[in-house]
Amino acid sequence: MSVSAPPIQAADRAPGAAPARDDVAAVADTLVGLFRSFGRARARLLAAAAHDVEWSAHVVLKCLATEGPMRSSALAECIQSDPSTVSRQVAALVRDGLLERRADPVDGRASLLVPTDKAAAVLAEHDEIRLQHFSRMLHDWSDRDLRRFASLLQRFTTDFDGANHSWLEEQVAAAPAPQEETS
Amino acid sequence: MSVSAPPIQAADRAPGAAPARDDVAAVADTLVGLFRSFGRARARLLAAAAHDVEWSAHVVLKCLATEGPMRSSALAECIQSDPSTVSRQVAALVRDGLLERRADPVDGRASLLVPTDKAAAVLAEHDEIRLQHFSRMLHDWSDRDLRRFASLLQRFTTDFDGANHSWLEEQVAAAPAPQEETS
DNA sequence: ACGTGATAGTTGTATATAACAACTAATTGC
DNA sequence: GCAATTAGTTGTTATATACAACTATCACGT
Repeated sequence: MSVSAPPIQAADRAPGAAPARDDVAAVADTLVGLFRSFGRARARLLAAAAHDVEWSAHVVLKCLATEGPMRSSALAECIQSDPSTVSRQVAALVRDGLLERRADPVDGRASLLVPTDKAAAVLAEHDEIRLQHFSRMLHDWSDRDLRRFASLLQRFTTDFDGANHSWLEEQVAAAPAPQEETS
Repeated sequence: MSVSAPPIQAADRAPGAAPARDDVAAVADTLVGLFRSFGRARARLLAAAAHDVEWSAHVVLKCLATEGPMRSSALAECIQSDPSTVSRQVAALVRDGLLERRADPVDGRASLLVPTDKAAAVLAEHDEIRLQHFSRMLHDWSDRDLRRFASLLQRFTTDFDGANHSWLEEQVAAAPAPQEETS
């Protein structure tokens, strides 16, 4: 095992200086804790007030609202989920009148998913509720800290996603091409 | 519905000034995105290298390692999970030789849960892997930004937990005492 | 214009996680 | 020592998700 500290350096760090290992660890630890809290709070954050739309549905609707109508496969990619998962979520949302399937005129297999007005209303309500929760949570933050945090968090999220993508690609690359019979 | 902005103000904000609603929204949105990414990465972050110990097991072991041996009920409270859930997790960990049940001398019903050496090793490995992931992710952050982010994230997590606790208490308080028959 | 192969989406099945409720066993109080 | 309490476990259920098998449609080449 024995893994030594990686030899990477930020631009403003003297070569050889400690790469702030403690801070990295702090971020990692804190994030794990936050993740768990968030998981527990997740349902409450939404379900409490708008119990007819679940968390995962929110993600779907948000994506469609932001990116506009798209087909199921595109949606799956957008929310980085399996087509089968998305299919079921969409089915539920259609059943509940939050999504409409509109046949794609140029492809009989596909259909475009269009949020209904009800969906927009539900989303708006969710967003408002969430904003209130967060406002309360952050009420004693200074504007400066809050802005800083928002920006750093955004940056971190980007890096996090990026790292995950690279990781996935490495895995794919490392997978030694599932050899079939060469006969 | 129509919810107006809450009348809360931070100390350094002029009364009446906008409470940085955009920044709050940015934090909320980003965090939701990060949460989803984290969820997807979670398994990979651990399972890739140490596939014999799952995420939830990690949480259990971490708690016991940090707080010392405790009984199942205390553990459940520590990781804010249901006793039944914990019971199963513990059973699995005992089966896999990561935990030992040590009979509580003063209470035959309870047993103290003690991590084994193997558990410590696994935890250390996890931590190291995670640290490496995060180091790679954050390799081009300046020390200053990283430190700032670590500290803001910690503060945020604290506030987040706090808000959740208050919320829970409110709910309990609001629950109108499940009236039994007064006969 | 028809058949073969690719593609869009659905459904079947399986896993991880976790909660509520019902139960068992051991303890404490009287 | 029996009743009420408490510690923990097991039964059942629900969400979220993925892989694999399947169906329906399209697109291309002859």
